[in-house]
Amino acid sequence: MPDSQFDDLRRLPLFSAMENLHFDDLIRASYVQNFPGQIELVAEGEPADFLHVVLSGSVELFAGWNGRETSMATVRPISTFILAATIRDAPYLMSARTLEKSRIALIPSQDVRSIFDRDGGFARAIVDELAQCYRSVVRNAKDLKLRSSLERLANYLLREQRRQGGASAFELPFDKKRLASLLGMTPENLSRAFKSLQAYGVDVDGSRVTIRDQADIERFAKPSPLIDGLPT
Amino acid sequence: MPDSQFDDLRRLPLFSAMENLHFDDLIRASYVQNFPGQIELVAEGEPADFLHVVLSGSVELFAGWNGRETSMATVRPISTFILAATIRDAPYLMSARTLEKSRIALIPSQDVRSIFDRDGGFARAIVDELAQCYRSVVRNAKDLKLRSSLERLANYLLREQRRQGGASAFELPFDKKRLASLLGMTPENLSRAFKSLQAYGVDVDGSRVTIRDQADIERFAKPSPLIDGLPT
DNA sequence: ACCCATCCTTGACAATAATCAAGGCAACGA
DNA sequence: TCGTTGCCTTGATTATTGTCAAGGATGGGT
Repeated sequence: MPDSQFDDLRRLPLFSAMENLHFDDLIRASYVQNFPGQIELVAEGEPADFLHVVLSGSVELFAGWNGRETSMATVRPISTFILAATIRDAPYLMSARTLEKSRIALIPSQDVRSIFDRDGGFARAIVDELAQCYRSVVRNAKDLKLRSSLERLANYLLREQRRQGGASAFELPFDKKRLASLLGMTPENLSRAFKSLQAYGVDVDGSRVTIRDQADIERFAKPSPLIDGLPT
Repeated sequence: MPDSQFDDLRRLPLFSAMENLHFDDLIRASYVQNFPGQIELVAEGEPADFLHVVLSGSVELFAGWNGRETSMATVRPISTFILAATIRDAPYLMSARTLEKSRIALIPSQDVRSIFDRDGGFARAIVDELAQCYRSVVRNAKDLKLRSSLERLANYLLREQRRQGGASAFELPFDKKRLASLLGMTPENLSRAFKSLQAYGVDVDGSRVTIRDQADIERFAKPSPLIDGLPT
């Protein structure tokens, strides 16, 4: 396989601290592939044969039960997904599909585990990434249990605004049906929630969101670093 | 400190694979303490100075926002909590309080991190534990997003039945107010939910639950290994 | 036995969210 | 231009869940 493809990988925090030899071992059996949008990459319940790394594009993690389906998270470059299943050699708990044309690296789980045992820098990076993932799911659970859907939307908008640089106007990164599912509500309710937020200085036109009154929406949303992450 | 106190620790999967020397290093600055019930051990937002291990009793993890509070999980012997905060040297995302008289080991986070780098067996055990924690929060999030409160209760009862050995009658491990919070509902609603489950062969008398018709409640609850864990 | 506290349950009601059924609107191709 | 399609919105209705207020039941403690 062409080495150049793996340059982005090498620069990932997850791989940057490991020895060259081990990195080479790791990617020997790996490959990078381009996928179109809306392709299911992994299905929940399957054995976790590969650690996946999103190099470009974006991937949605979702889960289903009893005929229902919900969006769990969005994975953006450059980060991994289903690391926990890889480490425990257990079935995936979530399915994954590309949201758009995406470049994905696939690294055999077995190699990840075996090199973990031989490379301290890699081990340290894995545990760091995993701890971060854990904390982000905990935050998500707090968001779900402590806030109403309107509050979740308000805080989501503030997070997204921050993620995109903090300007008062920004674009929603995916369609509203998906956003509704991510926030744990129906598309109909999301529509109404957007309308309710007008009263707090938020305007939506298509996928364009404008925060007319930052202080007002923040007063309503009450964002917390312990749920929404640090302002950094 | 008396070595004998740490025997239980040594046998924990988290510590059993590490070298004696490192284990000794780790517990040198650690201590074990007995707490009465209802004592707050850590508060969310505080720096994670110690990794906590529940040796006996039980601990509730909970979180608050905007005057509300919710129960996130129960930690039973012998396992750790707030491992992720320890690893990332970040503030706790959850508070913890003893549910009953409990024996807790406190291990300085700094030592956990430094020995992680020197002991491969320990590193492997940490990442394993953390991956398990991650998966359990993901399962919890799926439970919350994909199921109604009645379905959550039904599945909780089946999990608890299994955890206690599988007999058709068992005791709820804590009061109903706490259970309601854990399941993301109000105590009033929990009462009504229990009543609704009578139609599916579940009887409750105080904290004693009796499954009259196992097949019936399972047909309603539709437990899944990808949410409720494996039947093992 | 009595009081008292705690915990749980109930009922009436309100708020929140989901469902169902239309409809609007922009983009696209014929 | 016209139809079609997909996506989103709206309104009406129902379902689910939360809130408030009141009332058992239970188990101390005196």
